[in-house]
Amino acid sequence: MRKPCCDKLDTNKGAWSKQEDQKLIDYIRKNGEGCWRTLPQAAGLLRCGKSCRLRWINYLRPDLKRGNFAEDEEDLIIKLHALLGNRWSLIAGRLPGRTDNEVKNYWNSHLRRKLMNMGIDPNNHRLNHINVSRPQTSNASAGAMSSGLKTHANHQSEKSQVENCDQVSDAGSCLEDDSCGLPDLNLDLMITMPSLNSLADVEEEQKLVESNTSSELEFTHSPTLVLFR
DNA sequence: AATTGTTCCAACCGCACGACT
DNA sequence: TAGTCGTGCGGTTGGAACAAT
Repeated sequence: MRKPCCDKLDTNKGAWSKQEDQKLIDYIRKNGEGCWRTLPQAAGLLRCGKSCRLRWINYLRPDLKRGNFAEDEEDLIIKLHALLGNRWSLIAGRLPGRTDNEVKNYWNSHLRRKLMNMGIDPNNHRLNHINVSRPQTSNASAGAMSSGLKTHANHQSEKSQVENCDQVSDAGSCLEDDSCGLPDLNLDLMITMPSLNSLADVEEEQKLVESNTSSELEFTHSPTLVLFR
């Protein structure tokens, strides 16, 4: 049994105050990142090391880009999600100034719904025949879809809906049949030379791609993934 | 103006993994 | 080899903000 990362009795929780932020910023400016476990005490913060790390990485780092996601960022997230799945840190690594938490939140609150409204299963990026055969008649249907799907109580129903989609999806055949009407996803793949965070990332992605050619991600049958070839 | 419902996001939690002893 | 530590990751939640009634 591991010890907790810090003595939870003596730590603050919840939102960070400006004073706390400033202490953290000042400390890291002086001493750099690292050794998160001892940082709180050294910086005079009543916070757990993990909490400090999260705060710094997600909100205080000077190189962060705040604000809305651009359209090309959205496209890239969708494409990378199709390739990598919920590997938010890898996806965020391709989006300069964005964090995994930010990308994850944006996916869950915007992009998932956007894909569903387009008739695409956000879990496997395949066309959902139910929605396609009942083309989005209006914003009303889209609205109906979006409303109520996101509450915590409704997470389960959303999940089961997606699972149902799996059973009827046959995106591969759809690809070959233009009559299915692929939604305009603007999926021209233009992944530029990655702003690589590390060599390890590259190696890992190469491994992924190599292994995917044979099994899990079916390049030849996925309407989205086929665009990566 | 008050109440209720919904959305969004900051933060927490538990787990996994690599490094080290 | 097993245990511990430090860190990173992804899933989940709490609550503030906003919208609808």
